[in-house]
Amino acid sequence: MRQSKLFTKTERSAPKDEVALNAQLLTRAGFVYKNSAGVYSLLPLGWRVIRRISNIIREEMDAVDGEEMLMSALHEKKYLTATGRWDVDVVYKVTAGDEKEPNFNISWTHEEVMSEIASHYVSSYKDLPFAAYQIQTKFRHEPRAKSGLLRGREFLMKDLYSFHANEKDLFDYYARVAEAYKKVFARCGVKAYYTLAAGGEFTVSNTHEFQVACDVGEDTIFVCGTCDYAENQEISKLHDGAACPKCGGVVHAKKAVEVGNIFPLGTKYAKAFDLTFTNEAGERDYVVMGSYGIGVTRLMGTIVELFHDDHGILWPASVAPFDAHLLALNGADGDGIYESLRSKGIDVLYDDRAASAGEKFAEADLIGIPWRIVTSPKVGDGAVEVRRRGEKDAKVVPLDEAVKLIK
RNA sequence: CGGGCCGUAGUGUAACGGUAGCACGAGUCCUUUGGGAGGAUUUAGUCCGAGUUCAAAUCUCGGCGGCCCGACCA
Repeated sequence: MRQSKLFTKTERSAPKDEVALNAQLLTRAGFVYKNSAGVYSLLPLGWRVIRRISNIIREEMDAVDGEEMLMSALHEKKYLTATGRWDVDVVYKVTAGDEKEPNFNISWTHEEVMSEIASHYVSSYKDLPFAAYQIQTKFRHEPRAKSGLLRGREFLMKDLYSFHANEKDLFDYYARVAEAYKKVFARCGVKAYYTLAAGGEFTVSNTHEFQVACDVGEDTIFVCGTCDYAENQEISKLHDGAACPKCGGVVHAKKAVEVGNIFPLGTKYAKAFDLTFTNEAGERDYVVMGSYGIGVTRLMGTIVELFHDDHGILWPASVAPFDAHLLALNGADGDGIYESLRSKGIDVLYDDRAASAGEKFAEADLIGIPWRIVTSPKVGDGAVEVRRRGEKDAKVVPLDEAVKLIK
């Protein structure tokens, strides 16, 4: 993409009303635009990152036999009253026209809708198990939106639902999803601790969260320094310096961001929606469910909190908006290099604007694309200067060699 | 939802109750060209509504909006 065509611009100073680093950097660099407290639009650069993250998630969900779908976002009251979740205080309820009483809500979660859909298609044990997921916007009227993308009122979430004939099958699958989640977060460049936690509104039993150690996180977890075993403070009997219940190592308290969670739902929703099947003995039985979430936009914010320096963002290559940032300095023509890189399958942001070298460098650092490629009269024809974001030294190499470095 | 801070050009910041100013951005022209260039010129603002006052960005009240702490929560 030519930067001269990019409709967003970078800003020199951070917005005065944002304290959270992720919000400051993502706003300055033109990844997001805040429309209201906790409500962000994803601009072209930000949407590219979201797509990269989403595609990693898709690959790993598909690998555990998840079937991607997209559920409705407008839900009739009857769905939530069935489980007593209509009068939860984060629910946005909507009225239309001159209606006095809201009869719909905009989606804050999808267990109910998914359960009803499943009840229409499941009738025999032969229909089980299966799992379906979506990446969709969730709306929750948080009493206090905060920390930029880390706690919004509108956010993107991947939610996966699984349906099983019995608990054993659920927990076998639960373990598979846990492994898939570990891959997702590792591929996105973050270390997520698999953390024992409480279930909240979603389930009665204990669940697991994927927590990324980060000082701006809202949660406190106790993590074993030896084996990485972790528990959320809200249910833990551990304390800083305690012995790990698994391996006897020392646990430490860490602030953390919850980027994912997995819930063994059991039959709670199946009972509310009469989601039953005929088992091998010919008897009616309730379907056993699990649900599994990843906060997609929250993950983007967390990545920025983790990977930045004084100049801007340092995107992990797997989620960066582009593979390389080509800067044409001091009147140099970068068109040929741009086309050449693109023909090699490299996703390039090409700064073809008539701006000063200093401005281009500063913006490139702020945006944080992993590789910077410079062409200029100083570098000369037949070569480019390559620098990895975050590293001090650049080197001048033939274009072919730059391509090899990037790929 | 309790408590605190705050709301001035697109952005960031000034202005004792008394002329709304500066920087960046944006437009035009010239000169520049390896870490957010220089000069000239133009552009654009007091969140909304009441009140006090000769006079309100400034004081008071109400509303709306934002951030932070707490409670709550993916």
